[in-house]
Amino acid sequence: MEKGNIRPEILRTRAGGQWTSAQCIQKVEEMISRAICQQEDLWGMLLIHSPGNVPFDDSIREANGEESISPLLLKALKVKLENSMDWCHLALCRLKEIISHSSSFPSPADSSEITGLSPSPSSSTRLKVPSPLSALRVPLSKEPLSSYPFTNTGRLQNEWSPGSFLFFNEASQSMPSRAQTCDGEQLQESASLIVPDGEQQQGHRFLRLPSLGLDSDWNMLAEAQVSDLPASLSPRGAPGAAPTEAHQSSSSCQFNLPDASDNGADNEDQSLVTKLNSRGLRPRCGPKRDREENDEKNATVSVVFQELKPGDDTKKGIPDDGHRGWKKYGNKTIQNSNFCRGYYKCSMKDCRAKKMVQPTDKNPTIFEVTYVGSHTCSSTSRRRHRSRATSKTTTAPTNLSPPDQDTRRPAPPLPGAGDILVQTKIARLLKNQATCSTSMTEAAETTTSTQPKSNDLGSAENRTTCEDQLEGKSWHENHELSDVINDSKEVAEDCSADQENFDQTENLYLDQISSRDEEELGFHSFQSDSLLWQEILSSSHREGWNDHELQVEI
DNA sequence: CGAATTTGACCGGC
DNA sequence: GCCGGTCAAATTCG
Repeated sequence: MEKGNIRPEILRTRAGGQWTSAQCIQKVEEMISRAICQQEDLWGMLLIHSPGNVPFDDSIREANGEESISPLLLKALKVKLENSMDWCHLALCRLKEIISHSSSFPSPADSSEITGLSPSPSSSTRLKVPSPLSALRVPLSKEPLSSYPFTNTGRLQNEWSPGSFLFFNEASQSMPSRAQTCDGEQLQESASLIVPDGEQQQGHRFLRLPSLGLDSDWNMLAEAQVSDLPASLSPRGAPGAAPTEAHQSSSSCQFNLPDASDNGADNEDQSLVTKLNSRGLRPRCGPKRDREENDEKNATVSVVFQELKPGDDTKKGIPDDGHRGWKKYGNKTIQNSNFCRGYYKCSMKDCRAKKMVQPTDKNPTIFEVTYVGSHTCSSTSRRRHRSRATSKTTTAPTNLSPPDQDTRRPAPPLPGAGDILVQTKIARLLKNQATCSTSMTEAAETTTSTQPKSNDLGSAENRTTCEDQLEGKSWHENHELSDVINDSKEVAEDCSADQENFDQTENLYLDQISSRDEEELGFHSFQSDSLLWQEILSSSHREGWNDHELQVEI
């Protein structure tokens, strides 16, 4: 990472605040910390609802009129939450490392005079605190649940109130590792404690999960134009260059993903960057384009992997995502790809939703489908179409989804303006930096034997207010997971030159994953994890959003 | 014959 | 000059 040429400058965001890069970094830190706190909440809720645990055992739940959550889902949630927490810690670690290596960045503690920013728990004091993972995991297998720092409402008790977790400022203290907190055996024990093997899914219930409540923060960050960041951190353009388009919105922001130029294997990252940066996602000049500019510059990009299924229209040769109105308008051979990319747009009048479909090199029956922009055609017409956009779901654990349940979902209302794209990209940026850093701290290096698997950083915001709220949220969540899928693949490619190993990962997914083999599989289980996440959310339950909280119907 | 698809030129970013 | 996204004429399909 470049050092020394960083000039902290006053930035003006669309939100009206003036930010420096250091303030942005501080905000990211704060937000990740808050995300971790929320994850801890979720962790507690998972434990509380785990079958067989005293005092929150089944009888008490039944007495409270509650039903049990599927043990398998609980197990999967637990594993994924662990991974997500790990990724947040990695992101924090990496962010702190960046700061510590950039003398031009004032430390967060020095930048307390931030206009328009809420006080950060880190702004006045920097405390070394025990890893939440340590606090949570060790008691998981060693102590009764009654000693857990959570109430039975899922809220942390006072000593663990949200915001109490502060990140580490010193690199030497930076990485709370899973290895330090709970070894694999303990985790295995924990898992078996929570989820007895062979238990079947039971009933339906609503589980209210707390929102991360980071909407405004993410929006501010996404809209902030940080001209004094080094290239690897800047959301736009050439190294050290200011954003070239002052009107960039959160969703048209361009990204320099870390190490893209240094890592020849990072084709997918680069590809996504190209997509994001390409003129195709930006309006050409001209009256019509001017008129549409506001819409298009807010277009979001989501990538999903879809499998060509026997029921799909074989004449078209692409997976059916449920929307019948796609009109092909182009076809292009893509460099370093064995297959052409097809360009489709919604045939509905004035609807500018687009998608690009390209078979993956490794498996031509798996298509990378890039959705660009949101449907502006009527929701009524779209509602007739059903989506089953996801990948390789047929190999997922069958007991996650009742065989007679209609798992087809409403047509995807593509992500709208100001959506999660930037949030996801920031998470990716942080994650990739954390993953690819060659100068991770010693503490971080101790985690390499227990690689974190996924990151679900940018989640749980209420963004939709229209009639499609519920299904829309599901779609957003799905697309977020799609990004995680991409992240997983990219990280796997970034961090391993072993192509054979990567192939094994794909094959592994085809056979579905054994989550407890993840530690041996390292980064390659990222993809499997993410796909399992998607599977869980797409086929085993329905989720919706209400009052900034996620409702999961299992 | 109209709709859908294909194809190559064109364009702008890099 | 390369690359990828878009346009629109040409072609194919039903």
